Parts: sequence; structure tokens; C-alpha cells
Amino acid sequence: MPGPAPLAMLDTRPPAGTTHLFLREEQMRQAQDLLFFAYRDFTGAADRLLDELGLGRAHHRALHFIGRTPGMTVGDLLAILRVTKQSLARVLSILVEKGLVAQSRGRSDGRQRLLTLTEAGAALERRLFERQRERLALAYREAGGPAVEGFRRVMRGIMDPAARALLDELERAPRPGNPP
Amino acid sequence: MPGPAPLAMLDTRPPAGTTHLFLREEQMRQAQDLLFFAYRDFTGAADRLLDELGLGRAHHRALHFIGRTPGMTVGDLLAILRVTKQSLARVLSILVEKGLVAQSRGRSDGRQRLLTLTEAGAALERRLFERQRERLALAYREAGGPAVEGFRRVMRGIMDPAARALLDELERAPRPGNPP
DNA sequence: CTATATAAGTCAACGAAACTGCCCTATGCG
DNA sequence: CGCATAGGGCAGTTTCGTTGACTTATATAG
Repeated sequence: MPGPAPLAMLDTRPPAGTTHLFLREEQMRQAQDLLFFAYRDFTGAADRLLDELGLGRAHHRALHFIGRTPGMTVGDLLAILRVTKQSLARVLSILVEKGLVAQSRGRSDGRQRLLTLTEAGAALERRLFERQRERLALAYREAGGPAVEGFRRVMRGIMDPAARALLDELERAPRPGNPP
Repeated sequence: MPGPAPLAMLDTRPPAGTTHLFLREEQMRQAQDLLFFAYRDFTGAADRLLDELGLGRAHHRALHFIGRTPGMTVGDLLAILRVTKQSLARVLSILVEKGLVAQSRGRSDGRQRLLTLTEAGAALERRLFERQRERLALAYREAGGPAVEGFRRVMRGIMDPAARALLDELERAPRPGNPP
């Protein structure tokens, strides 16, 4: 294998004497880098396994969120993923075909199709999760508790208010709540 | 507009009596959510503008990294983005066509094509950056300095060691360094 | 009970952005 | 001179997103 491509010596001109505004700008640009690399490598950890099974990232996302709040409707999932019905339909039908996701009629509203992971689906989701968990556990351990809390707060701040609200629901959901 | 899709009352069973391992697991799953939502919304901020210009995320990434270390070679960019030559070629040729990126022969190695942003390219990159900067600035301000440092450390920890090294080079690069 | 609204599924077509495999040209260097 | 490297290009494929229109079943308001 060839070496890691050392980017050579590059002749970049930072705006000469500027310092005050420049530091924050550099910090922001660095955040772009961080998001790109971290997201790519984090998803990449699971992608290898998905490839072997003929699945893609979209399938993983569906498995993840269905596993997170079992019994959610198709409409819920659409709102979370923010993709079109057709886009999701392709993904979901494959997951159902492969016996990874089960659909059942809503008891209170018969039009709804409630989504749950089958045992096989839960097992696969777990395997995918473990790959990412390794990375995350290492990162969390190296960074330490306060850093993790900071990470969480900044990430929440980056997303849309709507996504933030949705996230809160996701965290509230995994409790036994019985409808009247 | 319809309301924000209230995820209904869901009947989720957390592994009964488990607590010790479960809390960390929940934290890890939440990180998956955070990465998904934050990445989507962060890139989404720039995507709207890109759409109007008939460009995509891939073009933005190229503009970003070329702007970050002007004079980089095509090979450097390939190593950073980790895409295939053909995939990058399509993107780069469009950027050159549109007069956003300029290529010049390497002075020390004539085979190389050194990449820089044109004025128009730099201007576009800046407009795209501003969209994302708004979000980021708000998130940083709300979260506070220590949180930002924690964010940075966790994100670094999530990525590949190779990407981490690359990131260090990117940060070292924007200085006037004159090759002998 | 009828009319309208909603949840979900479906068809057809399209587009962006990645991929593979193979080949070519120009330049650098031992 | 001969081989390695930097870059470009062709042809075909895949994943995953899009639009728009249409169907079916169920819920609910009048």
C-alpha cells in the first residue's frame, strides 16, 4: 500500500493580518470537516456489513428507528426520515420481504400499519449497532463524560427545531405507556 | 400546515429489570439519532442554495476542501473524499466548466493539476458556508465554549484514525508554508 | 348514511451520486 | 529506455432520492 498522501506543502494565504473574526471562522470550517468525516466513518462502520446482505444505508435507518420505537406507523417513519412515501416504500417492502420487519393493523385506527422488527430484524439491527457502538464507546471513553454532554448539546443545536422535538419524543417513547 | 406528527402512544418494552448496561446502550443509540439529524439538517441548510444552481452536495464538498487548502492536487482531494476517480471527475469537470474551480500544472511535478477556487468559486463557497455558519454559530452559542470543545473531541474520536490525521493536516495547512 | 379526509400502497419515469473495470496520455525518475 | 505515477475518460450498474397521479381501505363530520 502507498503511504497516506501527505498533502504536500501548500501555499495558502490566510487574510493577512486578520485575527479576531478569523479564529471563529476557522473553528466553523473545522466543524464542517468534523461532521463530514465523523458521519462518513460512523456510517461506514455499518455499511460493510450491510453490503454483504445486499442492503443499504436507507435500510439501516429504517431498522434503527423502527427498533427504537416499535409500533410506529408508516407515517411516523416518513416524518422522521423526511423522505417521500415512494422512497420509503421501496426500502420497507424489501425489509418485509426479507422477514426483518413486520406490519400489523392499528388497533385503534385500522388504516395504520404498525411497524415492528421481527426477531431476525432485531438481531440484524443489533449487529449493525455493535459495529457503530465500538467506535462510539471508544470515542466516549477517550473524550470523557463532560465532553459527551457537550457533544450532545452541540449536535442538538445544529439540527432543526422540528428534529429536536422529534428527538425528545424518541427518547420519551421507549417507556411502557398504555393508551386509554 | 398539519401538526408535527405526534408519534402517538407507543408500547415499547425496555428489557424489563435491566439498568446498568441499558443506560449506556440508550446513550449510544441516541448518538445515532444525533448524527443522523444533525448531519441531515446541517447539509440541508446548504442544499437549498445548491439546488437553485443545479449543483449537489458532492460539489459543495469539493468546493469546501479546495477552498480549505488551495493548491491541492486531484490525488489529495481523492484521498480526503475517499471516492473514486470517476466519481470525482464528474464533479470536478462541472465545477471547472462553471468557472468555479481552476486547475494549473504543478510547478515541481508537471503531471499534477493543482486545484484552486476562482473568485466566483470562492464567492459561492462563502455563500454556502454562511448558511451553515448561522446554524453552527447558534448551536455553539447556546451550548457554550466547553461544550464545543467536547463536541470536537467526540467527533474526532468517532472518525477513522486516518481521517483524524488528515484533519490535523488540514488544520496545519492554512499557513504560508514555502516549499524549499 | 353519505361525503370527505386520511393512511397506506402502487405505477411510471427520472436524476444525483456513488460504484466497477478497462484503457489512454503525459510526465517523472531510476 | 522503461516502468511508475497523476490524471482523464468510456461504458455500464446500483442505491436512493425525487415527482405526479392513482387506488383502496378506513375514519369521521355533517
